[in-house]
Amino acid sequence: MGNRVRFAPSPTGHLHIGGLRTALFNYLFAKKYGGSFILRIEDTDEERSTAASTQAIFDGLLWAQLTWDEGPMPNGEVKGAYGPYYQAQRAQEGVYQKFIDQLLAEDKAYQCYCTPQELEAMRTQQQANKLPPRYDGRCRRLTGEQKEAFKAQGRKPVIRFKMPKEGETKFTDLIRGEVSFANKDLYDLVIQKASGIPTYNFAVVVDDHLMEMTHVIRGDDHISNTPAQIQLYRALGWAHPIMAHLSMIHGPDGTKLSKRHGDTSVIEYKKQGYLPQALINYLALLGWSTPDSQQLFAPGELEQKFDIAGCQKSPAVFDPVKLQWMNGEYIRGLSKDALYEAAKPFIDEAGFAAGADTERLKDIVALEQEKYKTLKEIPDLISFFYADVTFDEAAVEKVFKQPTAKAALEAAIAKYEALDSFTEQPLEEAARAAAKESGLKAGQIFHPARVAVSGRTNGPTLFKMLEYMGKDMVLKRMRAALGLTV
RNA sequence: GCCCCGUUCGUCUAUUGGUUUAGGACAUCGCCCUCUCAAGGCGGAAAGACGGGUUCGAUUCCCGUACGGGGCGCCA
Repeated sequence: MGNRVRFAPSPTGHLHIGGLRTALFNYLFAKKYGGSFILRIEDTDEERSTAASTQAIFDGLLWAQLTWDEGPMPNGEVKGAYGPYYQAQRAQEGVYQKFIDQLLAEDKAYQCYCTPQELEAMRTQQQANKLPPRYDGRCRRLTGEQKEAFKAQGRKPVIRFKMPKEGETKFTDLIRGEVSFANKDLYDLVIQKASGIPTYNFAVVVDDHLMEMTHVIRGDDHISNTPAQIQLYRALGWAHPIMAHLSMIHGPDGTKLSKRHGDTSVIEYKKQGYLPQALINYLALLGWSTPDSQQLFAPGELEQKFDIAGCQKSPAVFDPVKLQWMNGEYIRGLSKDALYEAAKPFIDEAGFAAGADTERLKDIVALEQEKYKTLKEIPDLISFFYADVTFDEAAVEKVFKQPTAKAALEAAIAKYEALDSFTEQPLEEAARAAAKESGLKAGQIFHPARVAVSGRTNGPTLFKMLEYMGKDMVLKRMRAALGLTV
């Protein structure tokens, strides 16, 4: 029987980088040991859960190619025998109710009639007295009459779990080792809201047990929930899964990565021109490493080399610059066709290459392959092959204002007019010959030629660029540029 | 305030008591290559928070301090 791990996001916003990394580590753990990776949607927050967010989770995971073995599918179907995989649906089907009833019957839980206002007042009071803000258990011993009185007022109770007050709760975390909490610091947490919907802490426990999870791998922002959850497992008579708490991802200021640090939405990285393989590779290295500190992983290699023992206890700062470098590495590794496919949406969006010859476009895109850091920058770097030349002022100033520029262009034009084979090598030979005959250095011809046809000083290798542009366009642009020289 | 956790180059990290002049990667600086920009090659600068122990020997083990983070909801 293989391991069973899950990614259990709440659909209350976009899928963010931190969530994707948690999903990734679970996915890798499952793949490494031949287990199952399960997706469960924790939509017990009736206020904030949305279908659009669920869709965003699907989109993000699918884009990143983290496919799940069990869980809800985007087309509405369900994969796996432990469903449903939406907690709201499970609640509706009464999955949690019987365990609530069980705890109530065993006197391990009780009704609490406190209103949100009363609880708020209590917390304020406690904080004023420099006490930790925690529910004080006042409803533990409500008499029958008191309950009736509350009901008569129309109050709906929540169900609270009777947390042990003495001793301590310990567990062995796969990443952090022994962790222990004093039970006196725990409190009677709500396990069912007045609406009848279970709270997160209760639903996770029930579902992780019912879905037979062997390991719970999640962010360490959950570490302080763990002792309470372990008490719940015990009260229900269940063994808890093995816990592993991943360190958080931080922004440059050292706090948990969030919107104010810039893009945190996974789909935003797609829009910005990142390759999913690059993002995944980068994310894997945030808080995890191999003993030899390997940086780049071939397809399938991460699944093979991942090891929970290589996980870091301390948080990792997200570095967009390194991600860019890595994205560039992956872009460079693409075949000509794959690069074109990846770049296509961005080129289409720019619009200038509509109806262009595909094979020629592929060649043009591949021309500057080693330069791209993101797919998004491709259109701008190749636009002059299709759109009119826009002259960069600094380039005009620097190159065309040279006294030799005009003569250089004239010499190049003369040679190129006579050239039949308009391909890289003859083009270069002709340019060099033009330089020699007019007493110029090769560079004094090359630079004006480059600016004349592209408007920029930076660009692809010159003669390939001329070849792909073709004789007509090159001559037309060179003649036009004559007017810009002194 | 209380609880939990963490602390190696600017950043991600290797190191599990001696093999270490603490290694790699990004970024940075220099050189080379070169028709530009990149890419690539070579090289440089750059780190064990602090204070106590334990030990023949601590980055590595223990304690304390400092700093940082996370949590303390009828949110997840």
